[in-house]
Amino acid sequence: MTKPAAPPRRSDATKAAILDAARDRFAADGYERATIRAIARDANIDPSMVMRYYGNKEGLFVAASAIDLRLPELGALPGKHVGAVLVGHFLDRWEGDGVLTAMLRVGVTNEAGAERMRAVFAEQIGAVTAGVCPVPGEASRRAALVASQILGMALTRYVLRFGPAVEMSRDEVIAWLAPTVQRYLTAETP
Amino acid sequence: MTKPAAPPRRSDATKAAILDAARDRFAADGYERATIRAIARDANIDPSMVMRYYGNKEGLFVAASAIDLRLPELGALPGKHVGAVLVGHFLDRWEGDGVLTAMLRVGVTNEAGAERMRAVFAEQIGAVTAGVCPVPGEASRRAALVASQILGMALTRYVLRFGPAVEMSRDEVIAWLAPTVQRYLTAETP
DNA sequence: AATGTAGGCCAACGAGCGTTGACATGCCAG
DNA sequence: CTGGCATGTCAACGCTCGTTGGCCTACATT
Repeated sequence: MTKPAAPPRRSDATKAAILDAARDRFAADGYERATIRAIARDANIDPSMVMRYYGNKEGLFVAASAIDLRLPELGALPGKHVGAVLVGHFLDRWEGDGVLTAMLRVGVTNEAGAERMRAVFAEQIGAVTAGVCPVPGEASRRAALVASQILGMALTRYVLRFGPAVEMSRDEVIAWLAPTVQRYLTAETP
Repeated sequence: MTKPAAPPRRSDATKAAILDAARDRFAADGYERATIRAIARDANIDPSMVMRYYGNKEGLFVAASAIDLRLPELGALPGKHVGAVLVGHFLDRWEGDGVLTAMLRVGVTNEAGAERMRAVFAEQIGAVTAGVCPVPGEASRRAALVASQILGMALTRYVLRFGPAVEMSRDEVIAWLAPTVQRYLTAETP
């Protein structure tokens, strides 16, 4: 049993509204400037409700940033296209909602957020690289290289909003980044 | 005359101490959590002195992040090694002092900081790409691609401190990233 | 119908922030 | 010696924040 019998509570809707508002605010403002008062206002409830359900601001952040990158199984597809698939997946994931932007914004200014990012990327990208990396002991290093390029594009495109990075189409981004990621994943150590 | 006769003031040392402390704090904490009071304490003066010399917090940040990437003239060296030279230069620049880390931290959470980063990278990297990019109208896009990889590595290595990214040596980082940057700069459009 | 409890609001707290203006001290020109 | 300006300190302001505890309401169980 993964769920130990969950009776649907009347407050579930409220909790979800708080989480939605929190994700938006954290993504837009980062940890410090995203205030509990503003989040509560967005969710149309009192700030004290946030405390009741999530304990404190950090608890709210932890709950709001439970992240699953939802990386696809790459073992099944031709190894040559792993880079393109991975880049495309991340673009979709990043544009889907504000969770990843929030994680990036908070990870930069908050140590707990940074720790969260380290864990998410090490585990989830690491799992992928372990399957395709030609050098067994180097999977985590390859994962870091892939993360550097993907997070760098996310940073310039979705956070800093460099004009040229924003104006590139999805296909153009994939065309440029896929060979880079492919090389980081599958090339021999230089 | 670039300097209209500057008599050395006794307060120059204090101003410099404030700027040093500000850079450290902005780099370590980001814009919101770097307080004027803490900066003043580091510089061993009263917070009101910061206001006197820099007007307000944003003025202090602007003064503390007057950035010159000091990119070398790349025209003189063989085109094949432009990528490696550029990556190496940025690693030096990033490890030299906290200015770039501060700029990155602040740029992520503060719109004025983001604007500053856009300007710095567009002008200074753009100037380099304009000289080596094979497609005339694409220099700014190439600059954005280069920035995405370089900022991504800076993010994972110096801000988020991913284990594997931190443990790589300078030469290893260059060996992996140089071909990427080289391709972004000089390859034909894919 | 009575009652316990979960859901929600309101007012207030203590702390820290950026910022201000009045006041003390030292230096140099006249 | 004296005045004025640069340098620096001190105490306070108004504000916003995270957080707390008391109180009200409505539903579900008995």
